[in-house]
Amino acid sequence: MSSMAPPPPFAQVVDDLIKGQQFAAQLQDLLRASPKAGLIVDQILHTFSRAIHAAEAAAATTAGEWSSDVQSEVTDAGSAGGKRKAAAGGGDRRACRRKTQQSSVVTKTLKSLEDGLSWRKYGQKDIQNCKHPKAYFRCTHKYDQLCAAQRQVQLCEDDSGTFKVTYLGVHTCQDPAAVAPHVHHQTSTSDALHAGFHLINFGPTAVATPASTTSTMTTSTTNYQLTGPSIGSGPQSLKLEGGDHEEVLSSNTPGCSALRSTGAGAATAPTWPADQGDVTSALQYDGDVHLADQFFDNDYSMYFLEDIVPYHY
DNA sequence: TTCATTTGACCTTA
DNA sequence: TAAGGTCAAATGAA
Repeated sequence: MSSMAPPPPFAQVVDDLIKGQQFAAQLQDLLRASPKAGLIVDQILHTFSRAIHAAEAAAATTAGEWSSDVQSEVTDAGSAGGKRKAAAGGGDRRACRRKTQQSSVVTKTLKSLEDGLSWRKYGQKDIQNCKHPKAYFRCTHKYDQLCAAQRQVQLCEDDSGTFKVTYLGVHTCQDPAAVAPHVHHQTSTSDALHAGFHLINFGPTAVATPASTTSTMTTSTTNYQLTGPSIGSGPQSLKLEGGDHEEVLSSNTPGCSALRSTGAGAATAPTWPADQGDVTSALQYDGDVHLADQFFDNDYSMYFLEDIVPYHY
C-alpha cells in the first residue's frame, strides 16, 4: 500500500559500534584495578556486543527480507481468523507473531529457579514423552523495557529436585532492584512450575555467610560459602546455602564474544532436596571454559549475548 | 483495582 | 499434520 522506507545503514552502525567496543575495551584495561568499574565496563562491552550482532543480523537479512516481510504482514492482515480473533477484535495474529528466534540459548540444570531476575509466566505446555510440563517465562519488563529475555523451565525426568532451565536471549532491561542490589524481594514460594518468580536481584550478600564477607557489588572475591538453600520463610531468610548447583548443558550463541553467568541466586524452590552440593559449574562458551566462581567475582546477574530479534505484536 | 497465573485456542515450524 | 510455542480471556490473589 505505502512505499517502504529504505533499510538503515547497518554497515555504518556496525562500524561505529565496533569502535565503541574497542574504546570500552581500552577503558577496561585502565580500570582493571577497580572491580566496580570493571563491572560497568563489562556491561558496556556486553551491550556493544549485543548491538553489533543485532545490527549484523539485521544487515544480513535486510536486503532480502526488508520488503517482503513487511509486505507479508500487510497482505496477511485480515485474511484469516479464529474464534479468538473475532472475539477479541484484534488483528490477525498470524500476521504479526513470530516464533522467538533467540540465537542465545543456554540450557542448565538447576536446583533452584532463582537467578535474580524477574520473570512472568505466560504459558505451560505438556511436552510429548515428557513426564512434566514445560513452563514458559518471559521477562517481567518485556513491555515496559522491551526486554526480550525468556526462560523455559522443566522438571528433570530423573530427578524431581532439579530443573532443566533454558534461557533464551538476554535481559536488556534494567530491573530497579538491580540498582539496589541488597533489596531482595520474593513473592512466591509455591510450586516452581506453577508460579512466577519475582525474585529480584541477589548479590553476594544474599549468598555469603556473614562471617566470610559483607560484600557489595564492588566486592571482588570472598569465599562464598554456598551451603544450601533456605526455603521459604520470607525475604529475610533468603540465602543460598549449599549452592545453586548448576550445569551448563549447552549454549548456542553464534558470533557472540562473551558469556557471563552466575549461580548466585536466592533459593526458593518449593521442594528442595535437603542435601545440596557445592557449586560445581563451569561455563563453556565459544570454546572457553570459565570457572563459575570467576564470574561470581564480578557480577551477579546473567548476561547471555544474543542476536536480538525484533519481537512483533 | 491491579497484577500474575491458568488454560484453552491459535499460530508457526518441521 | 503433529508438536511446540505464544496469546489472551478468565480467574484468583494481594
